[in-house]
Amino acid sequence: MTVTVRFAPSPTGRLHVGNIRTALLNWLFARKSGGTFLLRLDDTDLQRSTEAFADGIRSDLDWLGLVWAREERQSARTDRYVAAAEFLKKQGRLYACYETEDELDRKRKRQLARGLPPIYDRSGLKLTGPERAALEAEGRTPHWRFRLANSEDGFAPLPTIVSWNDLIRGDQTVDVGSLSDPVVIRADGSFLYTFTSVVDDAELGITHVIRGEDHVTNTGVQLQLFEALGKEPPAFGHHSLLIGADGHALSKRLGALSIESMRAEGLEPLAIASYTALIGTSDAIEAQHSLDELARHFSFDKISTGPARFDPEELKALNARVLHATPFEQAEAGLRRLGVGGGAGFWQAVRGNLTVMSDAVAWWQIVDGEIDPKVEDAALVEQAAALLPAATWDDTTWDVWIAALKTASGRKGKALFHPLRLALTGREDGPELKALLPLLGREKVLARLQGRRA
RNA sequence: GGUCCCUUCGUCUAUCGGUUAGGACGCGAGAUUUUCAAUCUUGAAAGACGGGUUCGACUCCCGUAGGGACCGCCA
Repeated sequence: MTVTVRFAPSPTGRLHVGNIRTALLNWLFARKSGGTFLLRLDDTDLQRSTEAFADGIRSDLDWLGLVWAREERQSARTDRYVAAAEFLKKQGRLYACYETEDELDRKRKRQLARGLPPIYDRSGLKLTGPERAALEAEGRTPHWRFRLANSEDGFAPLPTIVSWNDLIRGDQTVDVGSLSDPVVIRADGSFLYTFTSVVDDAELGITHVIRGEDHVTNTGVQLQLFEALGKEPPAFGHHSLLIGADGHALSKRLGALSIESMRAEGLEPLAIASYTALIGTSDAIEAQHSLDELARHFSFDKISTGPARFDPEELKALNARVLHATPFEQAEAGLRRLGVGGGAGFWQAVRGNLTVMSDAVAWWQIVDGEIDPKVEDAALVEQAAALLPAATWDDTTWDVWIAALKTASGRKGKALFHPLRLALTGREDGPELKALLPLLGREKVLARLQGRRA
């Protein structure tokens, strides 16, 4: 059996860290097992789905390097859903209901107020032919529910356990006796996710459904749908959801955590992928060289069942470590986009001091552009200027020069280097001066030591 | 009101009844016989609480507390 997985976002917004974790887990599993990763746009909610969001999702996945073998869209598969629905109607598993959304809402509130679970009372199922005709004569169009197999008389629900062996959480059970029959067809004739997802998973040959734990109850219902449809269900794996650095739910502020905004912040795709794939697992959160390397580490039993904490600060730290280990060939394109030159020598010198790639711009400005030197110790820099070697510069120049300056000034350690760093770079921190010196060149160094803008 | 899941260093986690409770990030220290950073080495740091089962519990059971999720004509 070839592994086939799908990532099924609905194009009602851009991708965020939570989404991307699901996408990644699917992609990594497919990659590791030599399987296929599909992108399925779940756009059954026509009110909220847009083409712009679909484009955004593709662009986010693409940027992260999560290539998909094929794209499917639910809006293009309506005939399949109609056929499956007809089949279920013939089996007597779908029944028409005539309540309005308002009526259902009031019903739920009433149940809750009385301390009862907000479960649909199956009024639609109890309707007689004449009653239905009367309702339709009133101008009502029905929506359709899937009758859960959870009772003996067909009406009163009994505790009914549906179970499966979850890829991530082990044995799982859902009591479908305490659930409402799900609406699968809206009054306007469009289909709902619970249903379309099952039809698609069956027909597209999905072997493993990896999704967030917000779907575990759905899985109980959907397992019954697979059965009613006469289809073999895929294996299911539900990962925990992300919580914020403060330990509370993330869902309220996902906007700030969109891939789009993280990209704008200058974070590396590999850092985002490594972080979201590694938090909540027993693997160390460390810089990965590629998605393939991440895939080699992938294993369902490393994923923990408790909620994982997403800390933007930790992501940033990982981003820095990813950069520190990035070879020039991989950084080159990004540097060019930022207008940073200097080649491999420059990259080698500064990469250890970057948190995000764009930090290189400031260093390039210091090396290539003009800065105002900061004179902390006039006497020392004057001496340094006087002792500056004349001839051609190479990587021994620094040692020769500093040895001479050390002897002449009697300075060492911080008293020696701090004033030099300030004069040469205008900053208190930065890469090794020895590496920076040849990049600066004699002229610039001399000018800055003399306190001139250069 | 109901159902499900989770709780070990600050953080992510290992441990599948007997361990000096291990690793990673972060933090501290040292080294790089010359600053900050990077890098390397090293150190400190943990079983939510209360019961029970057991010769023995982080591990199993019950309860409490805290956290997460679901109960939609959203996905």
